[in-house]
Amino acid sequence: MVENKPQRYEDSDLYRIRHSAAHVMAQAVLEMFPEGKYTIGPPIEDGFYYDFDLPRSLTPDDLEVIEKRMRQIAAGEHVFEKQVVSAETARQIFKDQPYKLELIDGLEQGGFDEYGEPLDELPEISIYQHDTFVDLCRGPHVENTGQINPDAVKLLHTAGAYWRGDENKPMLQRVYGTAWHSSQELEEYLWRLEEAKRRDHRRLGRELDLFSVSEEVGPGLILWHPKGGMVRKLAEDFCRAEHEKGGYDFVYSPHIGKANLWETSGHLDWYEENMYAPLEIEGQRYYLKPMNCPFHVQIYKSRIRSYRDLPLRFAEWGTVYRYERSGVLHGLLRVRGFTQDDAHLFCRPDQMPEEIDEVLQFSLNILRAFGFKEFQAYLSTRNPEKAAGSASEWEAPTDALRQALDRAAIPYQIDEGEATFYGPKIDIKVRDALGREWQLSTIQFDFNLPESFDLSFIGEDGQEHRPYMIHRALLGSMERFMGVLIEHFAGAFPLWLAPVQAVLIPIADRHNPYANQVAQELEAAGMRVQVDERGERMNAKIRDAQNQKIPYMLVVGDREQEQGMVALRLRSGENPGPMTVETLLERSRQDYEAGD
RNA sequence: GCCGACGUAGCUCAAUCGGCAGAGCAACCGCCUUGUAAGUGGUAGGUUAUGGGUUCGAUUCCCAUCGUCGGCUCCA
Repeated sequence: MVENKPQRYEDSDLYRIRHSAAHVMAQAVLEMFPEGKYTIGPPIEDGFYYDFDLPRSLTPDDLEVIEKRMRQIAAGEHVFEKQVVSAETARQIFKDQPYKLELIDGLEQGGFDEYGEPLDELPEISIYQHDTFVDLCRGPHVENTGQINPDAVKLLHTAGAYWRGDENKPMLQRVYGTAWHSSQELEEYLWRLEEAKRRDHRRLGRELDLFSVSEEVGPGLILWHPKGGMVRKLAEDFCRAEHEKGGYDFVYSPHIGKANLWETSGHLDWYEENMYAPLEIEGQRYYLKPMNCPFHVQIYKSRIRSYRDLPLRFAEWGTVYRYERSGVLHGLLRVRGFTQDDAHLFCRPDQMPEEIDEVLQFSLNILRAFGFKEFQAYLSTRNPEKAAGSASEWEAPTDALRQALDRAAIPYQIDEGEATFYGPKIDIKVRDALGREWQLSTIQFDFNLPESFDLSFIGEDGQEHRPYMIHRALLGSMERFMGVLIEHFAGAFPLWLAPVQAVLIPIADRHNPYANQVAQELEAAGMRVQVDERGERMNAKIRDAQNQKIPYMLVVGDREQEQGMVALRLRSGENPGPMTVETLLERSRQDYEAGD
C-alpha cells in the first residue's frame, strides 16, 4: 500500500479524494433534486460532507441511491477542470444558487473564503467542473473522478446544520460521507467506528452496571450505581490524597446561594440563561450554583488575610448545576449536574509563576496516574474585544502560563485571543486508547473575581494588596472524566480502579465454603472480591466474569481445595494457573504498582 | 434550542394491509455437580413513553408532550 509521507492533510491525496467525492456527491444529490440548492462541501477528518437546501428530507434509502450514482460518476473518469473567473461570470453561472451568490459576494469583498473563514488577501474566484457539475471552489481536486475508488466511498448519515454555522440562519441538510484509498482502509475506518460504539460509555455503563440516567429524575442528571460509585470513589480518594500532599485545604460549600452573590460574581449578568431558575424563599432569590468560585471567595473573605497566609489553596469536589440546552446532553460527557474537582488558588503576585508551574505539574501527574500518556495543551491569550484588565496586566500571568508549559515539555499551541474575559488559561487534552482527544484539565487565571469581590491581603508593608486568583479543575468533572475513563479502558479498569478485583469461581457447590474462605482472606488483605455461588457451570461463570471485565478470575475445585490454592485466569484470557493466596496477593501488589 | 430518526418485557429485538403483543438473554423455581467464554426443564414478566384524536377495532394512522440517538449551535 502506498502511504503518504507525513504532510499537511490539506496537501494529501486523501484530502483531494474526499473533496472530489464531495463534488461527486453534490452532483448525484442535485440530479435527484434539480431544484435543490447547494452550499459548501469540504473534506473533514476521516471524510467529507456537503450541505444542501432541499425540498424534502433525505432518507437512508436516498443515501443508497446517491451512493450508487456516485459510483457511476466515479467510473466515468470525468476530468476536474479548474477555471478562474470574474465575480460577474461566477454570478452568471450560479444565478439560481442564492448560497453560492452569497459566497461570491464574500469572495469578491475579500472578507471570507467559500467556507466563511476570514481571509487576509483578496482571493481569486475559481470554479471546478467535472461531468455536468460545476462548483464554486478553490480546490484542490484529483485529476478525474476515476481516482475516487468506488469501493472505498461510503455515505454515512445525514444531519441538520445551520448555514454558515449560524443558528439564526436557515437549517440545511448535511450529508456525511467518507472516502479512502482502498476498500481495506474503508473497512478499517468502519471498524474504528464500531469499536468506538462497543466502548461507548453509555453502553458499558449499563452493561457493567456503573450508572444510569432516569427519566423520572431528569435528563442530564446521573445516578451512580454501586460499581460506578466504587470506581468514582477510588478515583476521588486517590486525588484527595494527592491534594493533601500537594498542600491543598479541603472546603465544602452549599448548593445554593443568594442572587446577590451571583450578581457580584458576574454570573447573573453573563450566564443567567445557563443557570437553573431561582428558588424563592422568604422574599430572597436563591440560585443553584453553576460554579464554586464565589463560595471559595467568601471563605477567603471570612477574615483578614496576611501575606504570610498565602498561597491559599481551597479544594472542593463541588457539585454544580448548569442548564444545558436539551439537544447537547450526551451520556456522562455533557450533563446538567456534575461534580468538579475544583480548586481556587489565592496568592501574592510574586508567588504566581511558581503556583502556576506547580499546578500544571500536579495536573499532569494526576492524569498520568490514570493511564494517560499523551497530552496536548492550549494556551488561550487575551482577546482585546472582551477582557477584564489591561494588556500589560495580562502579560505576567500569560508569560507564567507559557513558561510552565515550556518547562512541562508537553506539546502546546497558542489560541490567540481565545481567552475568556476574565483571564488567560491553559486547557489540557489527553489522547485516549483509540487516539481520540478529550479536554480534561483547565487552569485559568482570574482578573475578575478578586476585583469584583474586593479581595485583599495585608502585605509586608502593612498595606492592602490585591491577591491573584487561579481556578483549576484537573479531571474537569467527575462525570465527564468517568465517561472518558470508561471509553479509554473500554470498561476494563486497571486493578486499582476495578470495582470488583477478583471473583471466586467454585466449580461445584461443594467448593463454595472453600471459595468463601479464600474470599475472606483476600478481603482481609484489602482486595475487592466476589464469590459466584450460582448454580451455573464454571464456563458460564467465567463468561460472565469476562464480560464484567473482572481482572482476576479465581477458579477453585477439588485440586485447589486440597492444595490450598486458587487457579488464576486473567480477563486477557491468559491462564497463569494454580497458586497460593500469598502468591496471588504478591502478584496483585505488582499489578497494582504497574497501574494495572 | 434547531434539523432528522427513534421510543414494544430489565437488555437486544419481532409482530404482513389497522384485527387476540412474541422470542432470545437476564430474573425467579427446579434438575444436573460440572476444570477455563453460555448444561437443562419450568414460571413469571406489558396501560406498546405519556396525553389526546380518527376507527367497529390502534403497537400500527394523525396531533401534542416527554425522552433517547445522530448532527448543528452552545459549553462561562
